[in-house]
Order: sequence, then structure tokens, then C-alpha cells
Amino acid sequence: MRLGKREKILKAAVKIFARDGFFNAKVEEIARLAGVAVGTTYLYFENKDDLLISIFEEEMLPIINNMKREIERVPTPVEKLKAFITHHLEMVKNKPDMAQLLEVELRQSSKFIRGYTGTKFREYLNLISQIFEEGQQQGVFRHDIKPTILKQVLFGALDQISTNYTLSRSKKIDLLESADQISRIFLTGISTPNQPR
Amino acid sequence: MRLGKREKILKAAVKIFARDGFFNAKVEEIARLAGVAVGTTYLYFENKDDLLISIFEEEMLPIINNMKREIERVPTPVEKLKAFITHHLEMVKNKPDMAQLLEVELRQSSKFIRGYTGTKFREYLNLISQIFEEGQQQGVFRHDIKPTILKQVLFGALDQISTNYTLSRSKKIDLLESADQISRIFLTGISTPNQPR
Amino acid sequence: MRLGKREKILKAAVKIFARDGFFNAKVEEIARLAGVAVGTTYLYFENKDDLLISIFEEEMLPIINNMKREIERVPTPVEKLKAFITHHLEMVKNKPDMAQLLEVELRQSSKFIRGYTGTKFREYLNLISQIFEEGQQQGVFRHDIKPTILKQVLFGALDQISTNYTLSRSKKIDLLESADQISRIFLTGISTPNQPR
Amino acid sequence: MRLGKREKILKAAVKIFARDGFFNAKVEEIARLAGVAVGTTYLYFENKDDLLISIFEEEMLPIINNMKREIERVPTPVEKLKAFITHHLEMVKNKPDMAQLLEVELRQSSKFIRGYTGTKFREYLNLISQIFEEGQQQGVFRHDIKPTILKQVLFGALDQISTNYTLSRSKKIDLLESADQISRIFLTGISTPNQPR
DNA sequence: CATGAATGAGCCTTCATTCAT
DNA sequence: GATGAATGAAGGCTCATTCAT
Repeated sequence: MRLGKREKILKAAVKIFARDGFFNAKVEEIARLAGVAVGTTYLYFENKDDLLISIFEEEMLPIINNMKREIERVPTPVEKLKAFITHHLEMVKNKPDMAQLLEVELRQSSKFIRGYTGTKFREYLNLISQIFEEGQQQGVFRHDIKPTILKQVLFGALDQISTNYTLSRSKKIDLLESADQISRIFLTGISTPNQPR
Repeated sequence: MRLGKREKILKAAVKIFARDGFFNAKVEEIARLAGVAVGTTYLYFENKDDLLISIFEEEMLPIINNMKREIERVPTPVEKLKAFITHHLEMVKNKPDMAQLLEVELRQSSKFIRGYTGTKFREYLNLISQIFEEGQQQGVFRHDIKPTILKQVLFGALDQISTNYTLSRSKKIDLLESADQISRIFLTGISTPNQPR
Repeated sequence: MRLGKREKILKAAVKIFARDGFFNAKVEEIARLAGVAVGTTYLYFENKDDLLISIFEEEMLPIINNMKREIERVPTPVEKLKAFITHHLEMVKNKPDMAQLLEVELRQSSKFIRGYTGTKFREYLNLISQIFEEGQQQGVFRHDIKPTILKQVLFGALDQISTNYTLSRSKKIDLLESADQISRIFLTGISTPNQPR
Repeated sequence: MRLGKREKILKAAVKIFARDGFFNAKVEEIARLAGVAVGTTYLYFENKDDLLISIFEEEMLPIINNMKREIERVPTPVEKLKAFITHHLEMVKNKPDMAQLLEVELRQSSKFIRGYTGTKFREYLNLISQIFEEGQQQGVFRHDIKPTILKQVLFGALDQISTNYTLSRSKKIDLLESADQISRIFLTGISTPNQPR
């Protein structure tokens, strides 16, 4: 894995932020893990805040793109939603550091880091509402549920399952089973009656 | 409102932690808001961590008790679940400081504050699974959904809606409508087919 | 000498700033010399800049008052001006640290420390122009010299002599002789012709 | 203006040092303004200190030579002294950056930059004492004033006027008038009685 | 010669915690 | 119990200087 300095620092920051939390994380340690000097960090990022925000914005990109690809693999809104749920939790399993950052720190940051708006995160959330709206237009999803609420509700559900998984040291929780259960609840919950599932 | 010093400090801490976040919050400011000297804080609490944990443990008590009361007001599991959802979001509206603390800081703390286990929070979550199990036993809720997963999923949904509300400055989001939508999704999603709702 | 903490820090700062210069001076060392912890410095002063400005403003007060007293000791403008010159250089001799600060750092600060205007310093300078104006009114000093220029010129002369003295390690320069010479030059230079001196 | 790299760096340093002060000035910014890479600066100068000292030593040369030329234009010591005063202040007006450096930073440096002796500066000062001694020998200047003191006193006077001018943003101060006033004071002050002026 | 990315020592400042009163 | 002045460890960030290219 041949990475540029910037990329190495970003990866290191993900690890350290996830392990220690943003406020406990030391820039020096991020630099050490990245194999660069402290000062180098400041060549690529304005400050510690910028480092976190950059993670959110830049690491979200491949995540969003991957998710889009997964969704487009399957034709129907129902399958797309299942795919979203499954793929989200797979990602949590495969990239636990990044997942934890998104779960824990994104919330902090939205509120406490000056001027952070979380554009990419909203884009991710909107994938859900887009699928849902498509399903509503096709008549497979209920019209008495608002897409903006549904996206929050489904994401929140996934996120809580993720948090619980991430915080458990044993990692014995079966995320695939959780994905299946969430799919069942939501697809039943949001589908129009008499839809074959 | 005649409060003891300890209680005054606790209340002040809730406000400051919610406003500034745990790490940005200054003990001195909590003391000032509580109308006591900094040193006094350390007479009642071991340290800053202890202050946060005490909030979680002690402030959760009335919340849990209130919730229990609300749930017991209504007879059926379906109504109990609706009550849970509605009451939770009402609380968010009425105690936004406490709500925010639970949303944002509880996550941090679970991981970063040494030796915190979040007993009371688990107790709160279990209220959901208890209702759900009761419903399963009565045959109104599906048996292919695990209570331990359902409780996470529903709480996560509520929590995300709350977070979104708390972070929005305008507070124009209608939490009652959200409660209604969540109820619809979940009750349809978890009920056994052909149940009258 | 029983001093409050604030006063002790101020005195220590004068010494360290004079010895090392503002930029080379370390707050930690000032604190050490003052016999307090670093943090204590920040209880009494906003920051390093404030420390320097406070010196200028507060230490100038007794200096100005002493000077006023010296001036009022003697009746005529000629004698007052002599007194100013002599007393200024005596002060340089007795308080070399403070003198150096005023010579070297005041110039820096006027330009580089945000929002510093040097009120007290201007007040000091004005003592000269006041004496001079008094002499002009009495007809003993020439009217073709502007007081605002004279005050700069005389102060500059004294200051350069002081700087030279302060920078010389041996301190073999006779400041009293210098005072005498300066008096001669200036009193001849600014007096109206045919004045007995 | 076709300049070698070294010269370009030196000119840039004068500007930046004057604008920001020695300690606030960044080598990188000097290099940028000079249009070279940071590293290049270190090919021509040992370090930041050396840069400042080189300015003093090398930029003083043409200044001294110019001044000598101006002085030699006129025959008598009295006129020479007037010429010195006028030309010095003209220079301040025409080269404000260099003037400021000499005023403010030279003082700092004399004390805080290891091993700096200010040879060229002393040479400049000595121009004054030489004129004065010449006048003494010709009987036009008083013998009870020491040349070494007079040079300090006159330079100090000029320097304070300069500083005041340099620090004033408006630059509305009339330096020519100041030159005239200084000449009047000093020539009267140092001349032997009954000299025609 | 020239470059400029990389280095890392160093310093100001903050703030949780203590303790003499 | 209550106070709040004092403490000092700790960390983010800067910038003069180096060196591989």
C-alpha cells in the first residue's frame, strides 16, 4: 500500500480518533502512527479540527460511491433498501474505525466544531430517501411516511446497531443477522399492504 | 425551586455539558452557573468524569420512572409502544439539554470514560424490549424479531430524530409528527399480520 | 519588600524582558523568578503581551510622578529642564532594567503589539513640552522652536545616551557628566539670546 | 533593476523586517517576496540573525557613502552638520523601511543577537563626531562638549524624530521642518558664543 | 546552485484539581 | 463544609533550519 503523506496522515487520524476520541487524540500520536513529524501534519491540514472534517468529507466519498454501486446492482426499491442496510453493516464490520468515527465523532462535530455542516453525511442519508421516494412513485412504499423522516429513522436504527457493535469488545454480535432483522421490520413497516415481499 | 448544592451542581452541569460538550465544558463555569465555588464541586463529585456519569445515572432515574408510569397508563403492548415513542420525543422537547447529553455525550462516554458501563441507559433500553416481549407473548408482535435487536433499532430511530431536532437551531421540526410516523413504521413493521391497529 | 503576587510577577517580568528581550523571554522563566507557577501569571495578566503593556502603563506611573515631584522642586523652567535631564539619567542608572525596557521594547511594542498606544509614555514626553512652553511664555525660551519637536529631540537625546549606557557592559560611562553636557547643549540651544544661565 | 539573488533576498528582508519586526518576520515570507526558495536564503546567509546583521553592515555602506558625499559638498563644519541632519531625515523619508529597521531593530539586535557589534553603525555615528571635532579645531564649536557625547545626543534626537515619523500612519509630519528645528537647536547649542550663523 | 517538503524542538496557554484559610 | 487562589502537567501549533532531489 503506497500512500502519499497526506493519505497516510488521514488514515492514521482515523485510527487514533476512533481509538481515543477526538478530544483525547494527540496530534503528535497521529503523526507518529503516520510515520511523519508533527509539523508535517500541519502542511496538509490546517489544524486538528480540519483533520477531522477532512476525514468526514474525504473518507465519505468512497463510502458513498461504493454504496451507490451496491444499490444500482439491484433493480427494485425493496432490494435497494435491503442492499443499503446490508452494505452499511458490512462496512461497519470491515471498517470499524471509520464506522466509529462516523457514529461517535460526527455528532460531536456537528455541534462543536465551528462551521462544520456535514455535507457528505447528508448526501449519504439522502441515498435512503431517494430509494424510498422511488418506491413511493412505483407504489410499493406507503405514501403516509415522509422520506425525510424515514431516512433519519432507518439511519438511526442502523447507527445504533453499529454503535452497539463497535462498543462491544467481543464483536460477537452478528451484524448480518441484524441486517436481516432490520430489513424485515422496515420493509414490512413501510410497504403498502398486500405487497409481495 | 429549593435545591441542595449537589443538585444545583448537577443541573448546572447538564446545561453546560449540553451547550459546550463534555470536553469543552469547564468545571469552573459549571460551578459559576451553580452558584458555588469550584472547590465545592469536588466535595460532591470525584472529578469531571464523575460529574458526567452521575448525570447519566441520577438524571436517568426520574426519566425512567416517568416513562414507566406513562407505559403503565395504557393496557396493550401496541399502545405502550406508542406511548414510549411519544413520551420519549416529548421529553426531548421539554428537556433538550438532557436529551442532547444522552444523544451526544453518552456515546463518547461509553467508550472513553474509564469504567463507565451505562447501567441506567441499558435499563431504559430494556423498557422497549420488555414491551415487545409482552407483545410477542400476547401474539401481537412478530416472533421473528429479536427483542434485543428491536430495542436498539427503535431507540436508534428515536435518537436520530432527536439528534436532528436538537442540532437544528430553528426547532421547527414537529416532533409529534415524527412520533406518529415512527409509530406507523414500527407498529406495522413488528406486528403479526392481520392485526387490527 | 512585601509584594503581592501581581506585583512580584510584574517585577520579574521587567527583569526578564530587559535581560532577554520580549520575544526571547519565556513566561515560564518570569513565573519562576517571581516564585509562582506559570498558571498564576495568567490569573493576573491576559497573556505575554498584556504583561509587557502592563509594565509600560503601571511602572510608568511612579516614574512620571517622581519626575513631576523633581520638577516642582525648582522654580524656573531652566532649572526644571535641567532637573528633568538629570533625574531621567539618574533613573536610568538606578533602574537599568526598566530603563532598557522603555528604550528597547517600547519601540517594538508601539508598532508590533496590537492596539498598544503608549498613553503613559506620551504623558512622560509631555512633561518636557510643558516645561518648554512655560519657558517660552516667560520669554526665556525661543519661540521659533516647536514644543512638540523639542520634546522629541530632547527625549531622543537622553534615550540614546541611556541606550548606550545600558548596552555597555562595563557601565563606565558617567551619566552625570552626560546630563551636564546635554543640559549645556540644550539650554544654550533653546534659550533666547542674552539670557543669563 | 537587475539584482543577484543575494541582493534580492536582502532587499526583501529589509521590507519584511521593517513591516513585521525581526521576531515576527518569517524567513519563508522573505524568500517568497524575494522570489526564491526558502533553502536559497540559507545558501547566502547563515541564518536569520545573519540576514539582519548583513542588512546592517551592507545596507549601511551606501548610506554612509552617500552621507559622506553630502557632507563633503559643503565646506564648513556648520554647514556639514546641517547637511547631516537634513540628509539623514531625507533618507528616512525616502527609505522608510531601512530607517525603521535601523531605529527599532538595531537596538534589539545590539543586545540580543549574539556577537553583534554594530561596526557600520558606529562608523555612521562617527561622521557626526568628526564634523564636530573639525569645528572644535576651527574654533566654531564649543570645547566643553565631548564629541562622543554630542554624536549620541544628535543622533538620538534625529532618531526619535524618525521613529515618531515612521510610526505615524498618516506621515503628515514635516521632516524638513524638523530638520530645520533640530539644526537651530543644535547649532546654537554647540557653537561658541558670538559665532555668526 | 536551487528547491521546498519535511523536520522537531520549543513555547504559550489552558484547565482539572488541590489545599490553606 | 465552603472557598477560590494557586498549581503545573500537557498539548496544539509555529517556524528556523535541513537535505534529498
